[in-house]
This record gives sequence, C-alpha cells and structure tokens, in this order.
Amino acid sequence: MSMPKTKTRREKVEHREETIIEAAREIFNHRGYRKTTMAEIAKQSGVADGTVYLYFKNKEDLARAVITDFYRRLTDSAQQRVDQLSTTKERVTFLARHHLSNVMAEFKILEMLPAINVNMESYGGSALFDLNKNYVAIFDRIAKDGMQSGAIKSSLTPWVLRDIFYGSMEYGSRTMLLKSRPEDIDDFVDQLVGMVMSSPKSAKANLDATIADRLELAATRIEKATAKL
Amino acid sequence: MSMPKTKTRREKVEHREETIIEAAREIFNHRGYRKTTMAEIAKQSGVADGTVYLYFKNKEDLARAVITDFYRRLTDSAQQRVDQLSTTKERVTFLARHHLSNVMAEFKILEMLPAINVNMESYGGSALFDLNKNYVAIFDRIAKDGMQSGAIKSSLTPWVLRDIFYGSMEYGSRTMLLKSRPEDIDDFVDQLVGMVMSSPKSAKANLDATIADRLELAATRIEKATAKL
Amino acid sequence: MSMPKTKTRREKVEHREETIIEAAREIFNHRGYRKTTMAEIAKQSGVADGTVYLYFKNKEDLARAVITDFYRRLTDSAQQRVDQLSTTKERVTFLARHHLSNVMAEFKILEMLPAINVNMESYGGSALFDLNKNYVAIFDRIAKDGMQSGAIKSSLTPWVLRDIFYGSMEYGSRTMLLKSRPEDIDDFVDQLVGMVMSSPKSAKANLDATIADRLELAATRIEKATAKL
Amino acid sequence: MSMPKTKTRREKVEHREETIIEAAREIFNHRGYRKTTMAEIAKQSGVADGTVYLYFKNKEDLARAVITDFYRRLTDSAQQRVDQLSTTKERVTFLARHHLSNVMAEFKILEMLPAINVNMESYGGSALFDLNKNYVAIFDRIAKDGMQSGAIKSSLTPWVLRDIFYGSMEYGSRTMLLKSRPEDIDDFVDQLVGMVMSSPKSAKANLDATIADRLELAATRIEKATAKL
DNA sequence: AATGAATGAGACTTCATTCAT
DNA sequence: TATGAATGAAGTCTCATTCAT
Repeated sequence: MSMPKTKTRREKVEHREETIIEAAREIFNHRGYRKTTMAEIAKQSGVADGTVYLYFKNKEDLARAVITDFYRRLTDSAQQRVDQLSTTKERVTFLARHHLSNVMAEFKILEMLPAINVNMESYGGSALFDLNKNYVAIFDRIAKDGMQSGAIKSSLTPWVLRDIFYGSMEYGSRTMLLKSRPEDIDDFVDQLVGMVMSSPKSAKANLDATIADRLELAATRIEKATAKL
Repeated sequence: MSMPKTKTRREKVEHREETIIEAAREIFNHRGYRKTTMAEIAKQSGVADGTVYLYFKNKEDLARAVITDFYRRLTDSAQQRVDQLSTTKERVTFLARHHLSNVMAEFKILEMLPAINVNMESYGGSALFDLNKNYVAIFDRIAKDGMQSGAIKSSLTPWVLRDIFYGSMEYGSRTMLLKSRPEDIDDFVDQLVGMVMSSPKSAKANLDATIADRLELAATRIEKATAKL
Repeated sequence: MSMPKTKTRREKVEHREETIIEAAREIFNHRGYRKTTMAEIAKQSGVADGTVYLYFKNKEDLARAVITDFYRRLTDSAQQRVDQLSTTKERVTFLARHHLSNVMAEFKILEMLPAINVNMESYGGSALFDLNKNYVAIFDRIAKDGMQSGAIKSSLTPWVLRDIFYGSMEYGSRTMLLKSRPEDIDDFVDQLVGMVMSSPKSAKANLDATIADRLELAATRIEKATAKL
Repeated sequence: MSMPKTKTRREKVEHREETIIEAAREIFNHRGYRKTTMAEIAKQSGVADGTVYLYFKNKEDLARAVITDFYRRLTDSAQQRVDQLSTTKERVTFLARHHLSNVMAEFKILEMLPAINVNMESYGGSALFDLNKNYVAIFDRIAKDGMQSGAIKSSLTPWVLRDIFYGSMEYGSRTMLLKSRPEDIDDFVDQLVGMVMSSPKSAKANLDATIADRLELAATRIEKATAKL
C-alpha cells in the first residue's frame, strides 16, 4: 500500500508476510481459530488463497506465527519501557498495566494456544514455550531485583510469584472484559501490585497507632463512667 | 467408566446420557475439541452415531454438557467438603488443592471454552457463566466470612481476590503440568493460601481492632447505664 | 378422541388409520413430500413413530394412501352430485367447479405424485393410475352422453377432450392460487365450459348429423328387409 | 453432451458450469430430484464432489439452474422459429409441437418444481416465475395478434386461453408418455390448435353440405327400398 | 512468486425404519 | 397392538491444501 518503490525483493517478501500476519491476527481475534478460514485471511490480506501457503506451511503454522508476533511485540515494548523506569514498584505497575491492556485487546489470540498445541508434552520444548519464557523473564528480572532490595516479598518462590502475577491478570482480564468498566483496571492493577510488593512498615505502624488510640479512648470512657459508681 | 460390567441393558439405557458424557469427556480431554469427532465419541460410548444426536443437539452442545457436568461435580464435591471444615485456612487450603487437582486432571475440558464461546458478549448471560459463578461463590462465601473474622486480608476487593485466587491456579496448573513435579503442588498451594490469608502480624492487628470494637461497645453501654444514675 | 366406547376393534383400527391419513394429508399439504418427516406425522396423529409403520409400509406407501383417499373422496362427492344434475352443461360446470375447489385446497397432495412415482412405466398399471382413471371416468361419461345429444363438441377425440378439460384446470389452479382473486374461478369455469360445449350453431349441425345417422341406419334396415322380398 | 471430444483442458474449464448443468439435467431427468445425489452428478460431470459447490450453492440451487437453463433454451428456440413463421395458425401449431416435444423429452425436469418451491407465495416473485412468464409471453404475443386479425377466438380472456393452451399440453404430455404412441401427438396438436383458432366459416359450410348430402342419400335409399313394397 | 480453481477427505447431521420391551 | 429409543446408511456440505498455469 504505502510501500516505497525502492524496496528490495527481500523487503517486499517480508512486507507481505507481515501483511498476512496482520490480517490473520485481526480475523483470529474476532472469530477464534476454529471459525476462521484460510480463504478469509487470504482475502483480507489481498492475496490469493495459495499465496498464504508460500509463507506459512499450514493454518496452525500461521496461527503460531501470529502468536509469535504477538509475544515479540509484547516483549519488546515491555522491555523497552521497563528499562526507563527506576523503581521496582513503577516497573511492576507498568508491566501489569501493559500486560493487561495488550491481552485484553487481543485476548482471543492467546486463546488459540490450546487449539494448536495438541499435547502438553510437546509444548515444553516448542518455540512458543521459549517465547513465553522470554517474555515472563522480564518480570522475573524485576522480581529478582525487587526481592534483593526488599521491595518485593521474598516469602514467595519466584515461579509461584510469577504464576500469581500473570495468572491473576489472565483471569482478571476476562472478568473485566465481561464487566467492561475501565476504572476496574486501575483498581485491579493497584491491588495486584500491592499484593506483590512488601507491605510498607509505616502502614502497619499507622494501623497499630490507630488501634492503640481507640483502646486508650475506650479505657478512658470506661474509667469515667465507672467512677460514678 | 465407573460403571460395573454387570449392568443390565435397562440400566445401561437409563445411564446413556451419562455414558455419552463420560466418553466425550475422555476423548475431548485427550484430543481437544477440534480433533475430536462425533464418530469417535459414539464408538467410545458404544452407541450408533445418530444416537448421540438424540441426547445432544450437536457437537457444541455436547461439549457444553461435558463442561456443565464438570462444573457441577466440581461444585458439589467442593461444597460438601468445605462444610465439614471449620477454620478459614483449612477451607481455603482444601479448596485450592481440590481445584488444582481437578483442573489439572481435566484441563483440556476447560480449554474447550474458547472454542465453543464465539464472543465474550454472549457468554455473559449464558448457562456456563452461571455455572462458573455458582462455583466460585463457594470461595466468595469463605472469603467473606474470613474477612469478617480477620483471617483473610480485607485490603482486597472481593472480586479481585477471587480473580487472583483462581487465576493463579489456572496459570499455575499449566506450569505444573509442564514440570510434572507433584511436590510443587503443595508448595504452590501453601504460598497461594499464605498470600490470601492475613499475615500473622496483621492478624494480630485485626484481633486488636476487634477488641477495640468490643471495648468501645462496652464503654457506650456503661455510659448509657451510668447516665441514668 | 370423540370416539364412542362401543367401537369394535376393527372400527378402532380403521379410525386410527384415518387419523394418520388426515394428519399426513395436512402436513404433506403444507410442507410437501420431501420436507415432511414421519416423526411429524406421528406426532400430529397422536401416535408413536413406530405405530405409523403398523398401518403403512413406509413413507411412500403413506403418501400413496393419502392420494388414494383424496381421489376417493373426490370421485365419490363428484359422482353423487353429478347424478342429481340433469343437463350436460350443469354437470360439466359442476364438475369443473368441484375439481378446481378441491385441487386448489390440496394442490400439494397431487404435487407429490412425481416424488413417489419413480418412472412413468410403472405408473401405467399402478393402483393410483386406476384411481385417476376411475375419477376422470365421470367426465368421460358426461362427455359421451353430451356428444351423442349434441351438447358437447364431437369434433374432439374423447381423450383429448378430457386432457384439455383437466389439464386446463391443473394449470389454471396454479395461476389462480398465485393471483388469489376468487372471482377468477367463475370466469375460468365459464370459459372452460364454453369451450367444451358445442356452440349453438354447431349444436344444430350436430343434431342434423344425428338425424342423418338415424336415417342411414333406417335405410340400411329397410334395404336388408326388402332385399328378402 | 454436444461437446466435441477434442476440447482442451482450458476449454473444458470454461464450460465447467455448463458441463455440470448438463450432467445434472440428465440424472435429474432419470431419477427425479429426490433420488439424485450430488455425488452422482459430480461423477457424471467428471469433477470432484466439492467442485459442484464452487458453482452452485447447494442441491436446490443446482436444480434451479437446470430448470432455468431448460426454460432459456425453450424460450430461445421457440422465439427464433416463431419469428420465421407468418400465419397465426403456423405459429400456434409450431409452438404446441415444440412445447410438447421438449416437455416430453425432459418432463421430470419440470416435475422438480414442487420439490424446490416450498410455498406458492414465495414463487410469485422468484426468478423461476419470471422465467416462466417470459416463456409464455411468446404465446401471449401470438394470441394477441391472432385475436386482432380474427384468427384466434376472441371470446376467451387472454390468461384463460394461455392456461388452457399450456395446461392441456402438460396434462396431455403425461397421457401420451403413458401410451407412447407418437402419432397421438399430431392428433393432439391438431385438436388443440383447432380449439384455439376461430372456426373457419367454410368448415361449418362444408359440414352442413356433407350432412345435406347424407340426408339426401339416405332418403334416396329409403325411397328405393320402399318402392319394392 | 503468485494465482485460484479444483480437490476430496471427512465432518456433521438427518431421518426412515427397526425391534426389544 | 403400541411404543419410542436406537440405528446407521446416506446425504449434504466445508475447507485446508494442492498444483497446473
């Protein structure tokens, strides 16, 4: 479309591959894997049915490419911004918000995973597995640093912490898509981050102080009242 | 499955719907929705192809019945045991372990959901949605009680707490299936429960707060009583 | 339903057969042969699916019975009334009107004929063929009488006259069902009858011809008689 | 059918739609709509099962195409020849003969109409209805001209005349197929045409003359015979 | 490299008919 | 005689994939 004429052959080919992936992403994200046909994707890509097969071996392969692309973009954009943030809390908060917004926008893309991974065993060594590992490594590094600096709870095993972090968002994203109340996202992120971070000492101290005040006040009232007797 | 071989024909017929659901569950759980054929299910059920359609309108309907059945068994067995447990911690721990073991045993059953729910909108009012709501209500009740008694963190909004609880397990179950190290399940449950429960210190604070409540109430009563004097 | 309790076994059976035929007629006449299912017919009849097969060998046989019944009622009611009418014109007019109204009310019943008669050859000797022959015989008799008396054109071969008479109405009934203008029926009948009846002038010629016949016959007899002398 | 055997592959492809229609016509015309399967048609066409569905949405659509094609050929060939004939009688005679021969050769094609037209209402505005309208318009034009010139009876409403003309042939064609006596067709056409045309004055005169002759002859014979007495 | 018509395996589904009860 | 669940052959139709052009 808006391609300069000076593209090399190689660039052209790459552009076409991207075009197909984008078309596929859009349709997969609307209809899901099963109800999407290769013909639809070809049409949306502006190429012939057979052309899709020059770039992708079959439908599963194309779906895999879409997910790969999704993870790559997700990983790149996340890492880039994380590097610019200094505190652990900022980083975790950004990562949560970034993950949620992306996953909610294209949640059907990730839902395709079961459809193209026949068995759990083969997933272990697959490229998709590596991709996911690579993505969550961003969180892992933040968590590791945070634990060392005391900002993040060190009571949790790293992999458990990670599963809680991403699992909560996967489930939460569905809940929020159903309710479609945008303000919930902020609440959710705040609470999730709060759960992951070490509880600040002062909060605890404040709470204790308040209760002490209340206890003292009550004691005083009782003393006064009983004094009459 | 769990049917004795000595069933008479009549008994078989009465359980035919169950038989088909069981057969379908087994095959769906091995091959996934897409790669399972109705012919396979019929064969495994020991009935003719057409017979399946006497009980279920079509493949989607059958898959829905399998999931419905799964949720019902999950809800019933969970509720039954929860009622026998007294402390919040015991209940939450049991629920987590129960959920994990069931979901891990039949995780492909739940993975069918995307394949049979075309769009999020229609899911909202569907029977499956109600089923899920009904199931998570078990946790909701435990959480509500726990928050009142101070056993569970009251700093989290109920729906967020629930999403964290179930989301963590959904994600964690996949991780653990990949690693297939059974001892991880105990670790995972312990840490998840620990995260949901109030920490000992804040439990102390909650307890203090409760005492403050009681003292304040007593003070009020005494004040009222002595005022008359 | 409204059956007296004193029905004999035989009567009961006959009643059930009628009930099924009536139900079948109604549904065939709405959906046509192909889109009607035996289950629908059984339901409408108030009997079980299998029961229909106690009375009729199969779907074709049932359809045949419906058509047979239709023809019998058509033939009986037509013959009965025709016998009460005296002039040829009255008879032909009645027959046309009677045929049209019945065929238009249940035209899909006759449309089933192609579906159940695979080949023309076998139709020739079939019971349905005889039934039709029996029915059109009513017209044939009227036509024969009418030709002798000069009321009906004798320029036409009997079978051609019959085909014109019934064919016109078959085609015309469809046209009129499409237009659904009731007054057209009267017009149509009048014109068809007019076409079949001798015009006044040719009636005269016919009469003359008849007299010629009689005279020629007389001449022959006289010649024979006088030849002996 | 009428395709030379030396067609190249490319040419075959270009005529694939026609090829399928021809194959379908042949099988529909032998087995009828219901007993014809798409697989048979595909085989007879020399294409794969799925290919038929590239050209026709489903079985009904294909049957409709066959009928459409039939009507188009019928209309074209009729109109072409009619234009070359000068007198009304010649035209009507040709049209009758042409209609009869075509309908008799492929009468099962037209018999499919009830099977694919569920209800009369929807037929009104359908393409098939237009097609039929277009075809009978040929007769309508001839009839209109003939009425003006006095060649055709003007005592009949045009649509009634048309229904009589085509209806007679539809019915008559079945009768004649049963009897399979080719000479009947000529008789039938002559009588049908005679019925539609105005009766020539001379015919009436001739008839009268003939009867007069007969009466005179008979009288003479009787006189001779009685003279002996 | 691109096309898109053709393929054909195989899926889902219907429904006339049977038969154990 | 009546039932109606079960049958399974047969049918329609889809769509991922191929391959001649």
